Amino acid sequence: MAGPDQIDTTVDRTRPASDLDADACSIAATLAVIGDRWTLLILRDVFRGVRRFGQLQEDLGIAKNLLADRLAKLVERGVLERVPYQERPVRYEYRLTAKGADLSTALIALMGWGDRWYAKDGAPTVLIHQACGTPIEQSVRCPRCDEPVNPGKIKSRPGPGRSTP
Amino acid sequence: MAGPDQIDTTVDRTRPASDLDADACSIAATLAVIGDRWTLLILRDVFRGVRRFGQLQEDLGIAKNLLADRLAKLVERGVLERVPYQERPVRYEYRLTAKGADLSTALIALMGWGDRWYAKDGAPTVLIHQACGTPIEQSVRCPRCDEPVNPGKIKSRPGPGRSTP
DNA sequence: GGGGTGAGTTGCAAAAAGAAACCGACTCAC
DNA sequence: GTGAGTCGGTTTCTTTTTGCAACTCACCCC
Repeated sequence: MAGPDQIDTTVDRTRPASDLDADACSIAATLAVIGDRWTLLILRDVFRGVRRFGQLQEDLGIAKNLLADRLAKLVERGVLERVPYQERPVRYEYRLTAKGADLSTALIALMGWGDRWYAKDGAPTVLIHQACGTPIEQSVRCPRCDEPVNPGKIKSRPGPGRSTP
Repeated sequence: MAGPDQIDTTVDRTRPASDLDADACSIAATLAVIGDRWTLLILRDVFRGVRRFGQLQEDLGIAKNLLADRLAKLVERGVLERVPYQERPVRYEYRLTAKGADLSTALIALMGWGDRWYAKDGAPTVLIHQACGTPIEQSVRCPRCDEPVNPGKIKSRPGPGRSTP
């Protein structure tokens, strides 16, 4: 029986293993793109304005071969784009595409969790609304009821993209 | 200059490399706990109600030694707890602690990104508000202005937990 | 005693990560 | 136009991590 904190998915426990596949699970699909030891840290830096190879390498302490590899994959997958920021000599920087920028939600969520459970003296970094300086909040809401929904009140069900064999 | 999609952090570009450290960055702190190839998939399954060793192993296709190792670490770090679900023979299952359940925000965000960028025929799974059946929405809002804030309007600044040397 | 199940260990080969040296195009100071 | 320096990577080699298969252990049912 699902406890109060579990997302109740009793609806669909008839399906077997293949739920894992990227096709059938958007979490798996996402992790296939950003789910390794370095990629999210690279993206965090790009969000913060660190966009050049050398800066990233120094800031993260990542091996250069791995950084080169990860950046190439992120470009290939449309999360970053490699654009020249000067000619003579040509130098490139890595920018977020719209798809990359759309990961901010996830980064904010991960940061929030770290803040709540590991920042004993308060958050090391606070995200604020540029216009008014107020710390922002992330929430899960029901648009119909117009109220916040906590994890125990969420149910999942198969969506239109699910192939039902 | 930060483009419209970048979170502007020009405030604090004076600091050097060590921002990476888990102490100084809550994203790094979070990734230190859940940032490997399998952990988030394990947690996704636990959220969905898959809680036993054998079920997890079959559903994910993960090697048993890795599953044992990841579960032990998650228990050690207070994300899951191992509770007997029957005596004679004693069998255990893994449940989310409050800390683990609090990761739902992040899982929802990752799922949302996968839905938006990889689910060509629509989301494979839809999360709905249990009470009314409406699909839920996740948003970043400014509590003062009481309006949604998009990534380009977010600024970051050092918080109280930042050690400023 | 024999067979089955759940929840793991152990051992070993293959893949990925990490460190460090190397490379090539270019600039700038002299 | 030569030497030193920078940026953005490759190459090579060593160390960790994975992944797979076989094995164990406690218990249950017959």
